[in-house]
Amino acid sequence: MNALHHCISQYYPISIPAWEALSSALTRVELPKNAFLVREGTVCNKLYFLERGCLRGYYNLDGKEVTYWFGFEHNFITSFYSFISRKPGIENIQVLEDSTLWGISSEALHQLFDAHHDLERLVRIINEQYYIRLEERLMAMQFKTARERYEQLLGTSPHILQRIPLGQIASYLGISQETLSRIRSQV
Amino acid sequence: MNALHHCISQYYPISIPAWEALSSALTRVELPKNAFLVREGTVCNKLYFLERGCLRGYYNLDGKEVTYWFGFEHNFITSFYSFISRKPGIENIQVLEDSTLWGISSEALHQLFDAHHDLERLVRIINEQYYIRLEERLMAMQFKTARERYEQLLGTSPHILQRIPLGQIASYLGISQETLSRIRSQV
DNA sequence: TTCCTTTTTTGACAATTGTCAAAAGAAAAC
DNA sequence: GTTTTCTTTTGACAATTGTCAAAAAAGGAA
Repeated sequence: MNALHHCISQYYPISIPAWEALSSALTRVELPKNAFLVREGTVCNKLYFLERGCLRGYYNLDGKEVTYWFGFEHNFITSFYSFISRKPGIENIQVLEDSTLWGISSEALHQLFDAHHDLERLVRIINEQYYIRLEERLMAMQFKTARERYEQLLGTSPHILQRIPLGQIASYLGISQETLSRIRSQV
Repeated sequence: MNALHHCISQYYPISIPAWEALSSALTRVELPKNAFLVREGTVCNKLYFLERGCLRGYYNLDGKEVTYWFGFEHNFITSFYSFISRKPGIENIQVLEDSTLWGISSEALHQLFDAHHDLERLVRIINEQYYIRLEERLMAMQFKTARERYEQLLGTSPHILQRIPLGQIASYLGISQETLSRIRSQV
C-alpha cells in the first residue's frame, strides 16, 4: 500500500485522516496471469490501483480482440466508461502477468468524497492527468503514421515491448500484426 | 448565463452559494468569426463555457493545420493540456462563428474549489464525462475505417456537417479532404 | 531433449488512403 | 452582374496498410 501512497502524493498530498479512511476502505486483490478483472457485459463498479503486474483492456469486434490500453505498475485501473456511467461495458480487463491490486467500490469512494474534500480533489487531479494522456494518444492516432506511432511508443514506453505480445501491441497501435512486424524489421 | 446554469445542473446540481460565487467570477467574452481565443505557444489559464457560436482547436504540423476538436453551444472550452499543466500549448483555438463565452481563470476556479466542495465535485464529474467522450473518439480512430468514422459523425453530430468546412472535418476525422469528398459521393 | 503450442516473420496480392494537380462549384466582395 | 476568393470535387498515380496463408522462431511442458 506504500506504493499507492507514494503514487498519490505525486498528484496531490492528501491529509492523514483522508489517507487513513482511504486505505481502510481498500481491498487487496491477487490475480494470476490470464485471469479476468472485468468481463464485458457487466458493470465494473470498482476502481483499482495496480501495485504489481500488468493488465490489458480489450473488446471484441467482429470476432477479433481489440486491445486499447495496457496497465502497468502504479497505474489506476478500471473500465472507465462502466465505472463512471454505471452501465455495463463492452470491455474485458485481463491479467497479463501475475498481479497485485488494491480495489475500492464506487459507493465507498463516493462516501469518502463526502467526508474528505481533499480526496475528491485528488481524484479530480488524477482524472485531469489521465485526460491529457488520452488526448496525446488520440492526436498520435489521428495524425501520425503507424511507423511514427511505433517509434513514439519505443521512446516513451520501451518496457511495453518486452512484456507484451506483438499482436496486442499492434492492436493498441491500431495496425495489423503483420504491419508492425514489417515496421520492426525495417528500423 | 442561464444556459450555463442549466448545463451545469445536468451534470451535478450545485448549491445556491456556489452558483452565486461562480457566476460572479465569470467574465463575458464576445468574439467575432476568425478571432482567436487561444494562440499556440501561450499558456491558456482560462476555462470557458460557450453560450453561442462555434470554435475549433487546431495545431500546425509540417505546415498544415490539423483540427482535432470542435466546440459548439454549451460545451466547455479550453486548451486542456495547457490549462491543466499550466504550460504553453501548441494549440490554437479559433472562432468559426461569432461567439459568446463565459470565462474563468484557473486561479479563480481553484479558489472557488477551496470554498465550495460541490463546485469541485461538479468539475470532477464534468471531467469524467469528457474523458468518456474522448475515449469513444479514440476507439473510433483506432479501429474504424474512415467511412465508418464519417458515418458515425453523421449519426451523432449531423450539425457539424452544415457548419464546418469539409477540410476541417476531414482533418478531425484523421483523413484527407479528398478522401472525405470521395466517401461522401459514394454514400 | 523432444514435442507441442504460441508468437513472429515473410510472401503475394488487394484494398484503402494520400498526394499532387486541375477543374468545378459556391460564397463573398466589388 | 461580374470578379475574386474560398471550398469541394475529380483524375491519375503512389504509398501505406490489410488480409490470407504458410513458414520460421521462440517458449513451455512432458
